[in-house]
Amino acid sequence: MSEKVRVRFAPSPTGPLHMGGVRTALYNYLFAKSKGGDFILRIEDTDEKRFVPGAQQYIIDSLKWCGIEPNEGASYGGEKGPYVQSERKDIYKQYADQLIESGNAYYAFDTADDLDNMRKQAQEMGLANWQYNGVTRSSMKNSISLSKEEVEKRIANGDPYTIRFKMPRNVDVKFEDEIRGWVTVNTNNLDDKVLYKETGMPTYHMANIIDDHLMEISHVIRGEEWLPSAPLHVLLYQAMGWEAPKFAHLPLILRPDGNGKLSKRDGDRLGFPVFPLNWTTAEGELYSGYKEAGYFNEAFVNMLAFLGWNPGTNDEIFSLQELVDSFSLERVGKSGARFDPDKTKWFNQVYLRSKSNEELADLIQPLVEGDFDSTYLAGVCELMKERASFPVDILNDGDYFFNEISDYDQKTIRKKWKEDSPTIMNDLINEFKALDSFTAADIERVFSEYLTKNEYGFGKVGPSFRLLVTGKGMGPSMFDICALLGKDKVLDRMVEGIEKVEALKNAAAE
RNA sequence: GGCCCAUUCGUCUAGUGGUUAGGACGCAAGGUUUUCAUCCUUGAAACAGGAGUUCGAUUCUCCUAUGGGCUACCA
Repeated sequence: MSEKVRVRFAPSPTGPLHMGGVRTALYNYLFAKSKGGDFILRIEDTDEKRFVPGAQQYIIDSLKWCGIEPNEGASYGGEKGPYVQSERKDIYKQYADQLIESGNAYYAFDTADDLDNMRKQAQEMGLANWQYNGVTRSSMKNSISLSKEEVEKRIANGDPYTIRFKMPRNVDVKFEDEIRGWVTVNTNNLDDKVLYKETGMPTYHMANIIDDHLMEISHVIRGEEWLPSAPLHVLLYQAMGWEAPKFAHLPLILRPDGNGKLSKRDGDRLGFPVFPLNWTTAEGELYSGYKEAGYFNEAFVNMLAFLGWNPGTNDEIFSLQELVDSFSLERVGKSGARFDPDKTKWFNQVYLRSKSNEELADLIQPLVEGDFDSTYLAGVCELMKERASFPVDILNDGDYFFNEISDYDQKTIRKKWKEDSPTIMNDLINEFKALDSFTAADIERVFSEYLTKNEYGFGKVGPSFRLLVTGKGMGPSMFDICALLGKDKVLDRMVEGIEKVEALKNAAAE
């Protein structure tokens, strides 16, 4: 059967989608596109308690920012919809009933408190985790232990119940994971999972396999946290008499420090975003996003793709389309990948440099206060982009292009501003004043001639010159900076700067 | 605790039954640069441990250790 590749990304709207989720979506998308298949977005909101308003839109916006456009799905429509599970509630019940009829599932009347007590008791007795399974279910209240009349009475009575899967005893469930190979689990280690909740909502396991079947999903690509429940899903497909899709369980993204998988709380604590976009909780707490932190979407996607996958070559810079062209599940790694903020920053730097001055100028335009034309901004970007990782670095490191000098670098004053510096700077001012044309070449020529004439080294004059014009001890070529700033501004700053720096020098001496 | 998955430089990773175990980030040194950054060159840095299979194992098998995940009427 040459069935069409159809994959889905199925997040639950319990909050903002974090980068691990984005990567899962990305791998699904890359796989689908590389196979000429479809990528479907399904919203799994079967947990009504954890539902967070706005989360679905956040997920859609995040994927969009990454360049991931579903072929079908929530907010996108399609023939296999609806794509939001709460809107499919009516679909699930009949399948649960079907499972009961075929003897693969049963009604359970035990309350959540009953179960809590069982678990607590087992723990107090020092036993292993208590499980609802083939050993214990006969001593619980369900349609297996209770008489048929009692069960019917309870249901007619409107007693709340759940529907549980009747896990068979001592069966080795085998399935082939596209990434890990054969995985075998004995059903004695599995419990009778709840398929259908008291509330009339299916659980993940139930809704998941029904939807994947109905939506004709060919490959289930999801995080490794789902590996332990994959055998249950395999059994469920069998019980339904459906062919199971292929499975691929992705390695997890781990925290850069300490232990465990990357979690929502890690980001702002460790100084990097965990989310694609900013997210503000109902309580007003802000989780920062890559977009707002100044990352390019291409860099974010590129970095994410390489967290657990590689093309097998030494190339690392890939556009989304290039990723599609070279992606394959076989090259996805098996082990968890520790997230590296430094490398992420490096990716951004690479993408920033690849932008034209004009593109960068457009990006920083909204961040600049004051009126600067785009040619000027492009000129600033030309000088600053080699030393920036983020667009905002251009503004911060090159603030002297936009503001008058308010601070003068203390270290440069201390080490380079000497007794004769004011005299030398005044000489330079006079030399510049005589210039009709104020290009970088002109400035450099005059500057060099002045040095030669007085037998000064560059180190004696240059740093002080830079200090007066930019307030800093380092930066791009002074001649380029001056040419961009213009003659008037440079001369003003030098004249003013001599006094201010002298004052600072004297103040420091006391 | 039980079950499942994993294990190559600090990190992301390539790789093979016989390799000087390769690349990238980061780090260090040198060069270029008035300075900083860029750029160039160089360097330090890894096959978790133990058995076995084999003429030979980083590569195959087993055990141990370590890490991770799951163990909810959450996904």
